[in-house]
Amino acid sequence: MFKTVKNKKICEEILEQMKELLVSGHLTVGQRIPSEIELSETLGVSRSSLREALRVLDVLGIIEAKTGDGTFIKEAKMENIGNIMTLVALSKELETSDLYEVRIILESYAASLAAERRSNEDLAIAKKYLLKADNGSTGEEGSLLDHLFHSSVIKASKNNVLVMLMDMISGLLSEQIKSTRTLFSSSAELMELIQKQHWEIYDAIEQQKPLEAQKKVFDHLNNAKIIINLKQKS
Amino acid sequence: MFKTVKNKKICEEILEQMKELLVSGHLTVGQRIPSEIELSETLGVSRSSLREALRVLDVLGIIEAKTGDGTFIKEAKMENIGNIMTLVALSKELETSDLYEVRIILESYAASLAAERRSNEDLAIAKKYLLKADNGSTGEEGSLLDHLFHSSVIKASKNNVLVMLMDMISGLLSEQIKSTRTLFSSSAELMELIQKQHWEIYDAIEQQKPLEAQKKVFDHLNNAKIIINLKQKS
DNA sequence: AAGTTTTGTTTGTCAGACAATCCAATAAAC
DNA sequence: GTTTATTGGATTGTCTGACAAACAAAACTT
Repeated sequence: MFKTVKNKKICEEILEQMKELLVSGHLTVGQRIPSEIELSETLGVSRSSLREALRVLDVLGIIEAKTGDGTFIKEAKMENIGNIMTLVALSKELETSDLYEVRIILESYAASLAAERRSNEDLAIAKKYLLKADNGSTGEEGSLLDHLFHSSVIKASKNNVLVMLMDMISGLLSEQIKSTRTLFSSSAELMELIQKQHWEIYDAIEQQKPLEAQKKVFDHLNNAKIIINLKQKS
Repeated sequence: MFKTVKNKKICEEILEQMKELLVSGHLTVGQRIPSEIELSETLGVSRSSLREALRVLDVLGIIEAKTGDGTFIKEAKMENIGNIMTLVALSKELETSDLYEVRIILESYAASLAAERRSNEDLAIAKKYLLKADNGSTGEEGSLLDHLFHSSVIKASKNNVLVMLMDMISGLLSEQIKSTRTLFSSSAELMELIQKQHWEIYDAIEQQKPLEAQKKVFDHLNNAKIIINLKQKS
């Protein structure tokens, strides 16, 4: 019946104004915004309050402040967004199993898209990592190559939302993924199996077979999941 | 060969520390953090710098600052984050088509999980919205019921990661979804079709048929996508 | 004309101050 | 004894002023 009285902080009001200016197109990428002193006088607020608002936009990657030069509207990059999302996701209690479930579904779908949309360049990048891994890779290097291969597949999907979400989920699962990798690296057979599966995924994408690529990734990740569960129980 | 020297701002270093504390579980929801003065002395930074970091967490909904009381860890709600994410998405790197693509895959997968895991309570909630919509609903009310039904299906999946991601994506797509709904509401035939599809989805979940539920949602959302494209071209 | 220095501007950080607000302990009233 | 008022301390919100660091452009030197 009664609405809660909004006790908005100054910084939040500034953010709303900035948002409107961005939506309306009055602020475009690359443009320089007035100096902090000038803006604070225009808005009728202190420099501190204005800076708190600007800092938010800075962390979100919407603006870039250059010392001694000025502040400019920037194009937000995926990495930044993924970082922020990770931060937000941390304050929620997310089950690792739920995360892995979503990872499997998104990554296998990314593979199917990759099979449709991959460029020759995408293939070359993915192949490079696989060849390196073929020449024997252990420990951290192997773990890195594994991650790079999976990333290259996702990027080949050409869907930036997928890239962002997978960045985020990988970040949240990083500990689990690392321990998985070290678990695997203890067994030469498992390592060979993984590498074989990677090549099968690559082939499916190279030959532009979406459904096959999707299934290969799905099975690949599910394998890992099953093995983890087995090891944990034992 | 050489890496760019990172000239990290104090505020960003504080944010990283907070992130680690959240990851490690030293900070839990509801907990109170030290006062600004105390924290600034502990960290060896000025109160201003600390406040800039805290303000970022505040806007992201990770903490809540209460004047005269203190600052507390809060569970970030995705609804609020949607606001922030739209700000970020304004840089247009997130294509609407990419978002919709991911929405379809996640929501249809959520339906398959819902078919496996739904409780009777989940069913009752979903059914309630459908019955209301049956009794004729127009304009905003219909739009709301539509959203509520889709939400109830996702919640029935019992995967909080899915719930979170779909909240976020819905927030980013909110404008598009609204316009879609108003488009549809102009045609009684389309409205009936949508409602029929909703019931089919419900039945599949009620009868615990994962694959069917998944396909129904997939087709349902793809239908909407196709119709949007047609209307836009005409 | 080219290179160097200077100067002014802008962001980054700090310190201090005061108002607004809340919690709790204390005092007062019943 | 219980309830209500008052008070005081603590905390966040905001403002002001100051200085350092870094950059760009103007002024200067060669």
